Amino acid sequence: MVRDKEETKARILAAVGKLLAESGFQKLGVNAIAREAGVDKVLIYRYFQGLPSLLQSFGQEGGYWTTLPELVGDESMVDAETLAEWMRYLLVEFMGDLKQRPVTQEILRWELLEGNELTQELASVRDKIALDSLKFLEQKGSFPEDKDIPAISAILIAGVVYLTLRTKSSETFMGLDFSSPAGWQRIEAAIEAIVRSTFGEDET
Amino acid sequence: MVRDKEETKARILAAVGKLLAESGFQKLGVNAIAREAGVDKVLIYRYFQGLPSLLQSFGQEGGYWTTLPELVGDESMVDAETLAEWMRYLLVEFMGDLKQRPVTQEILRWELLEGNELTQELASVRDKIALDSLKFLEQKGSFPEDKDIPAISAILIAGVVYLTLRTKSSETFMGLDFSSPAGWQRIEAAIEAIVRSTFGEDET
DNA sequence: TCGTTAAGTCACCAGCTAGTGACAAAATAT
DNA sequence: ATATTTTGTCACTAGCTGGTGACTTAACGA
Repeated sequence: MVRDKEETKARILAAVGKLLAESGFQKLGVNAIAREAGVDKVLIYRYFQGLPSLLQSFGQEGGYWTTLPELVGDESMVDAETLAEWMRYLLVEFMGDLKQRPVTQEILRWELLEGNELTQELASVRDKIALDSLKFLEQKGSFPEDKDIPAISAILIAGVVYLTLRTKSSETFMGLDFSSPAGWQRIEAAIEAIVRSTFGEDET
Repeated sequence: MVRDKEETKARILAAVGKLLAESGFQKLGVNAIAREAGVDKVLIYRYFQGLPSLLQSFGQEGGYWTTLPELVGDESMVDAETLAEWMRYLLVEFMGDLKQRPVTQEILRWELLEGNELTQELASVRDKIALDSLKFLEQKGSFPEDKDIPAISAILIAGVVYLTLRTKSSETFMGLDFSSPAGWQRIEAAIEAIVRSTFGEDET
């Protein structure tokens, strides 16, 4: 038996991530984590002082929210010039990114049910990134004064998040079918239509 | 001790509704329901054959989704003529209605985590109502061919639902503050702006 | 080589859950 | 009035949960 505190801690944290991605936070208990990590649960208390602190450590690992630079990548490679084009691009990229992040999805589901210190902390990190994106957009094409861009963005992002979270448990919403790419393409097209007409097609 | 089977059943169903509204479906167990109803839990098994069947009975009571006529009321009293005006009206009314329906909110949260037979059944009822609303809208002002109205509606409704569900556990989203009516008014204004520009302000 | 510290194991506790069998008592039919 | 069915009460089981104290054993420094 090799004894290595740091590796054990890493295995525990990895077990949290795996359980979270697989079965959500509902089945996330001390016993289940210890079982998954192949570790005695007493070590969770010794190394992390219980579940809340463990989750906080897990949260501090970060990487659950995609930052703006990660989402954009090489800016010169993006085919977008106007505010509307950039907005469409960011929304569609955000949606595609979120679909591939089961842990992030679970955190968002979590936020919807409980207001932990953990979820609130994670939410504030996410909010900062969102506000960064708004600043980035404003720099790309200054906001029209008669439109409340943050509020409009909030609705669109909220819609994207909700549709994404839904697809785990249900394949349809309002008659749309999300089991095939066709459904998602309709959503992408709708996003484009909304953004285009709301922010005009003229100003570069 | 008065013995009345029907009243006991009614008390059990009422307890389900109360617990659901207060603390969500997570704490919805046989023991808790029996305790809340002031009834022995064995009666739940006798009268409803366990929790799943009980919840199905609860679901069949209905009234969790506001139908289109309920939402519109007296049509001639509504100050809306164009497609955009009707759409704005329905979205805003839907949002206000949902905010006042804790049980409906819990069912929507439920859908997001588990795909029960119950939640799927309730979801299909809801979808029918949503499609009715789309038909109603189409009759009010026929849909432009170049826009995918169902998809656009889906995003907007999803956004409204998500923002509403969030406010139970968190007061802010993307820098917006939902603890006061001001935040919600910004959302309403944003809905109006989106709908207006997406469906034009001209055609009556 | 020996003693101390740290890592890991095991057995247990209290409290909760879903579910059941046996019984008491009220309502109802005979 | 008596027998039967139904409604409600009680006590219990098995299995899970979070949490802790006592123990063994490996690692490491003197």
